[in-house]
Amino acid sequence: MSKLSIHWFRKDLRLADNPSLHFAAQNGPITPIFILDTVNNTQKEFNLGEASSWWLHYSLNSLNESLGDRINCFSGDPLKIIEQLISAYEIESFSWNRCYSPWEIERDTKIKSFLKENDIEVKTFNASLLWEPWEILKDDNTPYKVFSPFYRKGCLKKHAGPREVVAKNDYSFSDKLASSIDIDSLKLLPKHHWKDKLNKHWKIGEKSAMEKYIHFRDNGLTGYKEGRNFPAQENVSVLSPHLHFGEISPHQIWFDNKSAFPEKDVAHFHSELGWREFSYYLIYHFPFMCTENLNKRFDKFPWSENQDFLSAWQKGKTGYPIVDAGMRQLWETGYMHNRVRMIVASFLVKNLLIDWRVGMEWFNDCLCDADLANNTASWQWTAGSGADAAPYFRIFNPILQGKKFDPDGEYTKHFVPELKNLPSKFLFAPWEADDSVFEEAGINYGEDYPKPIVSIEESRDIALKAYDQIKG
DNA sequence: ATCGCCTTATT
DNA sequence: ATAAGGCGA
Repeated sequence: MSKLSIHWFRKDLRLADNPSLHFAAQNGPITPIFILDTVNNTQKEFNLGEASSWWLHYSLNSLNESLGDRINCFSGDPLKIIEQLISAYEIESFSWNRCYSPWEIERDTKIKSFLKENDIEVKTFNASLLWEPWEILKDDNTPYKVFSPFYRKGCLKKHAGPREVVAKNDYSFSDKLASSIDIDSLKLLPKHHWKDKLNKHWKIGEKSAMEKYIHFRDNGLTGYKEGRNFPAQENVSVLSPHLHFGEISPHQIWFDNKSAFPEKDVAHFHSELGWREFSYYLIYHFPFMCTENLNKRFDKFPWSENQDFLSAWQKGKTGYPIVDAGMRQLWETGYMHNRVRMIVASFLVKNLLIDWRVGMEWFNDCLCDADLANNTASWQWTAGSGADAAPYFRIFNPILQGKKFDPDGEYTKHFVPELKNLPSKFLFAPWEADDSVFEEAGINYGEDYPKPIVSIEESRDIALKAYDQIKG
C-alpha cells in the first residue's frame, strides 16, 4: 500500500478553495479524515450545541457525497486517533486548515509537534480567515481593540490583502481505512424532535452554500446597507452557518466580482465579513474572553439568577413582542436575524440583568451558526464588557426597536401569531391597548400572550444603577 | 499628550 | 440635542 496523504477536515467542509486539500493532492490520492473531538471541548462553553451538531451531521453527509463516499470518520481524542493512524500506516504527509478557538489552537499545537517528533511532514493552512489574527497589529505591536481602525487601517490599508482563492482540482480519494466508522456512528443527531423543525429551513453543504451566496448577491445585496436592519426583508445573506463550518470561505465571497452592485452596499457587506474577522481576532489575542469579561470591572457586576426570567426569555414569553419573536425564530429555525439578536441580547443583559454567559450558552445550543468567536465577541459587546462596546447606557428599547425596524409588524406577527390581529399601533406595546381592542382582535391578553415580565423603565434604571456600582 | 472618533440609541 | 469613556494616531 502506498503512503497516505492525510487531510484532516475540520471547519472546512468543502472541496473548493481548500488549501490543505490542494496540498495533500500533490502526492496522489488524498485520505480524508474527520474526527469528532469528544475530549478537548467538554467545557460547556465550547461544546457542540444541538443545532450545530444537527447541522454538522448533514454537512458531513454532503461532503462525503462529494468525496465519493470516501470519508473516514473517527470519534474520541484526536491525538490518540492520530497516534493510531501513524502506527498503522505509512504517512507521506499530514495537513489541515487552521482553527482559531483557544482550545483548538492548544490541541492542534500538541498534535503538530507530536507529528514532527515522528518525522511526519505536517502542514497547516488558512482556509477560513481573510486576515490571520497575528498579522494585524497597531504600530506599537499590540492588538486593536476597536473595530474601525482594525478593519480600515489594519486590514484594508496596511495588509497586503487576503490570499487568493485556491483553484479546485479534480481530487481523487483513497479507499476507506479499516478502522474508520461511518457518519451515523458519530451520533450527531439529537434524539428529540426539535430537529425535525429545522429540516425545512435549511439546505446544507457546499453546493447549497454557494447557491445561497449567489441568491443573496443577486437579490439582497442591493439595498443591503439599510435593508439588513429590517428582519422582514431579505437583505441578509444568512450565510453564517455555512461560513462557520467552512462550506464556503470568506475568500470565495470577498473576491467574487460584485461590480454590478452599489458600492456602498458591497462595502458594507464586506465590512460585515470584517466583523467576523474581528471576533476571531479578539479571541485569538484575548483567549480568556471566551469565558470571562474582557473588561475586568464587570467581574463585580451584580447579575441576577432569576430562573423564571431566563425561562420566559428562552421560550419567547417576555411580553415584549419583538423580543419574543426573535426568541421564537431561534427556536423554530435555529437562526435569528442580526438586528433581533442585538435586541434580545440587550434585553437579557440590561433588562433582566442576567449574565451574558447564560445567554451565550442558550445561543450556542440553539443556533445553527453557533460560533465561539462570534458568540463571545457579540455577547460581550452587548453586555458592555467587551471590545469596542457601546456605552452602557445605550440600552435597546424593545418598543422603539420594534416600531423602527419592523414597522409593519410582519416579522413579529409571523413568529408571534397570537398577536396577528392586534392593530399595528399596539403591536410593540400591547399593554397600551384597552379591553375593547383585545376583544375585537380575539385576544385574551395575559392568557394567549403574556403581560410584560418586567417594566422597561424600571429595569433600565436598575441596570444603570448596577453599572454605576462597578465603575472605577 | 491631546484630540478626534466611535455599527448598530434614546429622548 | 444628548449621553461616557477609552482607543488610536
